[in-house]
Amino acid sequence: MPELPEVETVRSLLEPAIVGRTITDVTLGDFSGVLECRIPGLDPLCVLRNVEILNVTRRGKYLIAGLSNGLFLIVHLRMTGRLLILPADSPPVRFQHAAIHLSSGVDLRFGDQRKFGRLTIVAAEDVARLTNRLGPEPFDRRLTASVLRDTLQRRPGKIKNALLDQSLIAGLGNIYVDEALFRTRIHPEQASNSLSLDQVRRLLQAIRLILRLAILRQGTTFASFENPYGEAGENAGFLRAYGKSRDGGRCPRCRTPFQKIVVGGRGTTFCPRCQFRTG
DNA sequence: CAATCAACCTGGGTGC
DNA sequence: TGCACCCAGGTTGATT
Repeated sequence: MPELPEVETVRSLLEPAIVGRTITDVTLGDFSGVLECRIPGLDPLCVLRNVEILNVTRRGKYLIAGLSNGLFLIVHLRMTGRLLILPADSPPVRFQHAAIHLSSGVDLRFGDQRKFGRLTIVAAEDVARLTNRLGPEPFDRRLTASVLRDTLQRRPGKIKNALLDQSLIAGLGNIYVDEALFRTRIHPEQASNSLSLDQVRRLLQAIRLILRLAILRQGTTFASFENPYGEAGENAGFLRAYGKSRDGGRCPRCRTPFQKIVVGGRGTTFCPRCQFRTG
């Protein structure tokens, strides 16, 4: 489940391999709908051919490649999408839907078991629209604890749902939200508008620490994530709450068995003793 | 306007 | 061993 650290891992490894290269051609598999073009009347294959990749940035869980024709290629991995760097003559990867052939003789391959991920060609104003729709990056210095608290104050509902809402803060998914709430001992169902400034301060610190460490460890490989060179991330072994409710997993702080509930339609693991509602 | 939920998918796991 | 289910979750869009 690629969240911010996994997408950033992909971005940083992709950057040296594809920036400055020219797309010579694109080959699609059976699921050709994986590549879409938001600009009416333009064929996505023609748009990409003979175009240079100028840069690769990340916004939330989106990868954004700037192209020399003024357009952008936005990639979202959703749950099981993978981007791989391979020699052009290597066989298709599992669940491969697209192969982007580069002038350097390597391919950028996109595979996705569940066909949720997309490669989308958009104009600059669509990138701006996307960026405006998303909340601030967790590492944005302008995102102070008091700014985040104001955001959470205006929002009724549960804190876990607020943290998963990409329009409030961008890049968090189920894994890192459960981890951050566990670390700060906040109950996932606590009303988001009832958090104290001190709680929000600690929550924001925890989010940043957890994300930074996960990036250093090249992401969390829980089920299927791998980086563009097919390597798993190292962060799964450091998770303290997410996924631990199986097999009678216990809280590493107090040994109470973890509890599993559903919040906002997502499986949620928390310690019923350490994590409590306040206010 | 905001919260909720189905839909999109399919491999892997569970229960019978 | 086989089969029928159910679950995982990021985002969109319909509904309440």
